[in-house]
Amino acid sequence: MDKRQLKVPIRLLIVDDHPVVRAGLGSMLCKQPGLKLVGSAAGAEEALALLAHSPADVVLLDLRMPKMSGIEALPILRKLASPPQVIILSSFEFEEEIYRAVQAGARGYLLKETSRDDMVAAIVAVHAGRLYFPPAIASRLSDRTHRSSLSPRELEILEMLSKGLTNKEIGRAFGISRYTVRNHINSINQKLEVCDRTEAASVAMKQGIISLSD
Amino acid sequence: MDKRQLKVPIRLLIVDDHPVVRAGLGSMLCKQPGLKLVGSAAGAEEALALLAHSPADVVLLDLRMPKMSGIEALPILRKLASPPQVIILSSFEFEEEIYRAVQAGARGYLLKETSRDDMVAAIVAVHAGRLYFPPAIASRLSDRTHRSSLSPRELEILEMLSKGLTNKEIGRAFGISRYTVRNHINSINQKLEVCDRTEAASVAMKQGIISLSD
DNA sequence: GCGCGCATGGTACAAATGTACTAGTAGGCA
DNA sequence: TGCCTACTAGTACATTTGTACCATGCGCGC
Repeated sequence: MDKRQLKVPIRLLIVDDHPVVRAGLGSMLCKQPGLKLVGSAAGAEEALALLAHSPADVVLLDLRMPKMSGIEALPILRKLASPPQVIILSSFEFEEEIYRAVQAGARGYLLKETSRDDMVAAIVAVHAGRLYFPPAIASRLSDRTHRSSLSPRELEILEMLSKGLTNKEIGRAFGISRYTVRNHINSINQKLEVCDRTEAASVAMKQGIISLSD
Repeated sequence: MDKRQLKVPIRLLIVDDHPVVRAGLGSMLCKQPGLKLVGSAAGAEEALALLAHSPADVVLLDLRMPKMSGIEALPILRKLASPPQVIILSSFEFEEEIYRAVQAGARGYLLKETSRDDMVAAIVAVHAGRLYFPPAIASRLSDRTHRSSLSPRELEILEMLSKGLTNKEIGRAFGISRYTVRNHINSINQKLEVCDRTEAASVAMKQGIISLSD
């Protein structure tokens, strides 16, 4: 096993829009025995172009990137002829993002504060077909499952509500009655286990259900 | 001027809790002519210890660190015998954080997606006594000044409100009347230019007035 | 078919929120 | 001294929100 890895190093591709992170990961990983950096890309499009002529076994993929996000890129990567294993790379941990990434087929999740040894461990684990999630993340994911997720309608309404719209205004925006809006909000509050719309908005932002930018 | 810089390189210290970022900045900057990396630290305490025996001209300081944050470390750095110029390093831009950092005496602000050339430019500018802020940040700061900031009481109340507490409950928590709480919330809404408590909570989180963690 | 979740619309009522005022105290500043 | 802001407390009233119900229709899975 060890000998195989020395002979055939794991081919790595780094995808992150921050030059600092690319340089950092590059210098941390390129000298590691058993690993071979085949390239680094600043965006998903560039990554796909690179993969076309120099395939990789494991892709370290930033979630938050301009243009195409990591979440959008994931399904495309997995449809390639020889799909690489994907490890998500993120500096912050919004529950919702992690959840979506796992749903989309990510095999591991690394925070940017991870040490080199843990990174190497994650890469090796994922390449071997195992999953790799830090304990903190893993426990959050299991927390999450017991709380039923919001329906599409509820999500729309949650977003409007966080912008300060009243039930009546939200109803008008969607062409439904304010009574219906109120019913939806009640069910949102129950699902999120909060006691009013204000707390619902803030919990939603903390968990990344509502985007912070906009 | 250029000759001086070649003779006496700018001494740099990097302070960031993420190994990736330290490695990245180190490899991006250590080979630059005119710059000399005197060390890198994972936390504010370590940085102070390092500075004691190897002084730096410019410190690249991460804002978000465990234990002592960049904001807390800034005033200490500025009280040193030969205070270094401080450039804040941050991956995300919460208005409130930037504002506090500037108040605390930061001379520049770099996002982690900055290119090497811009980083070098920032370091040189700050070492020469100038300020360096990316245009996006600078415009946000000036936006902010026209909006009067919240009073301590208003901040406390904003925080409680975002947790779903009612005016009555908030009043009980602070030992004041629910009428007073309502008055404070009205003035919060006016200052933040929002129309109700729910929107107030969400813009407060977006701007970093309320912390996301907790 | 039956149950279930989702979306819809409704009534009735209690509680909370927001608006428009007034008004006192305390501290900072010109 | 006078002015301003923060903090306090109140009244009166309209609006909004939340709770506790009920009911319909649709689609999906068993």
